[in-house]
Amino acid sequence: MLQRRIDDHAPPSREDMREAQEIFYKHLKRVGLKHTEQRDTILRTFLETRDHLSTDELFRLARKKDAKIGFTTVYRTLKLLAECGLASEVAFHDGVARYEHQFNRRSHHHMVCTDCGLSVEFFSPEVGKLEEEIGRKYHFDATRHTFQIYGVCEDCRKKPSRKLI
Amino acid sequence: MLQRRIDDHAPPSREDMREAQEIFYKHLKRVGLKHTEQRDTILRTFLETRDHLSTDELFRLARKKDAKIGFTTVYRTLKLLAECGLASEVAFHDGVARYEHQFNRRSHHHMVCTDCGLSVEFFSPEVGKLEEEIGRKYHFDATRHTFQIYGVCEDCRKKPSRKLI
DNA sequence: ATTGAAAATGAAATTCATTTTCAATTAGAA
DNA sequence: TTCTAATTGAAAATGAATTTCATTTTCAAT
Ligand SMILES: [Mn+2]
Ligand SMILES: [Mn+2]
Ligand SMILES: [Zn+2]
Ligand SMILES: [Zn+2]
Repeated sequence: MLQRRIDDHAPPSREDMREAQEIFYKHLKRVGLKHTEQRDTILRTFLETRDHLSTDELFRLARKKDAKIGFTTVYRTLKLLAECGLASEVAFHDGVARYEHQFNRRSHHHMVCTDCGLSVEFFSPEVGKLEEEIGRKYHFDATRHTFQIYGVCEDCRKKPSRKLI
Repeated sequence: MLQRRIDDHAPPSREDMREAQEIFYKHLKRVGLKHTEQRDTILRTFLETRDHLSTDELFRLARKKDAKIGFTTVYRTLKLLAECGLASEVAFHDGVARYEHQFNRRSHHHMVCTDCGLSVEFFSPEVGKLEEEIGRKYHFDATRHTFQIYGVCEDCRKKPSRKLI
């Protein structure tokens, strides 16, 4: 899925990779699961991109590193990564669940073009404050929120046709 | 789906109902569709509740008024109602698409309990301003946004178990 | 190094909300 | 009333998400 980045970053350093792996292994140990080559490959593949990937997209990328990795393993590993905070689901409402890695990343939100699917990341600390404030007001223990803006990007406004979302 | 209302309202008056129907009929005529008894029943059923209904939930309610109404017709009618602004989809991320009616209602957002599914409505004009502001900044023609807060409600914090979402 | 129990894997099957198909029925303009 | 295009709803299809299960692998205890 197309993306335009606001805070472009280099790919993760070897040190970053090791640190993220450690978080993952700690989590696996904590819940009584085992360390495997596949889980390693999937985590590495996931960290290498800042894209918002569907399970199938990550599966295809991981398969380039290990041709016999299975879709099911990618699916299950994404759940594990979400459990330990290395991944989070991001719903663009395009019919598939997407994930992005959360290792050393600032919290951000997305604006999505309903025509071409382009997503733009933006920062808006006010939204986090609203979560806290409204949770308090209605006596919720607020743990997370979703905020997305939908519209038509500059390029698509110039084109004639329309599709998607 | 359970809901706690902030701005409780009486059921729609006969006059409200007529006004909403007129909006619907105008839309049908505009796109070359016909006025049917089923569509009428579905609209009335939909307006009578302020709940956030899945297609299946609305189908079950509508069937009480007309036992031989079909699921497919409810499904299609919801799309039509969304087209003319009388309904909007609200994604609680519980695995089904939900709709709420937008006739004579203030724009609002939702806080959802991830344990029991309770949803609380709240008003936050700041969020609408953010949409406008960020759209402008990144040259999007922003048309809508989604904002939800997830957490655990007061009642569920007291209970021991956990489930859902 | 060997063993064995528990976990992991991945292909295949299943689930389930959503969407499409299609033959019979109905609306409504002329 | 007639005719055409739209509607209906049961059934089938779709497709992402999830589960099943036979086989393989991990890893802690010998
Ligand atoms: Mn992002
Ligand atoms: Mn609402
Ligand atoms: Zn675009
Ligand atoms: Zn609750």
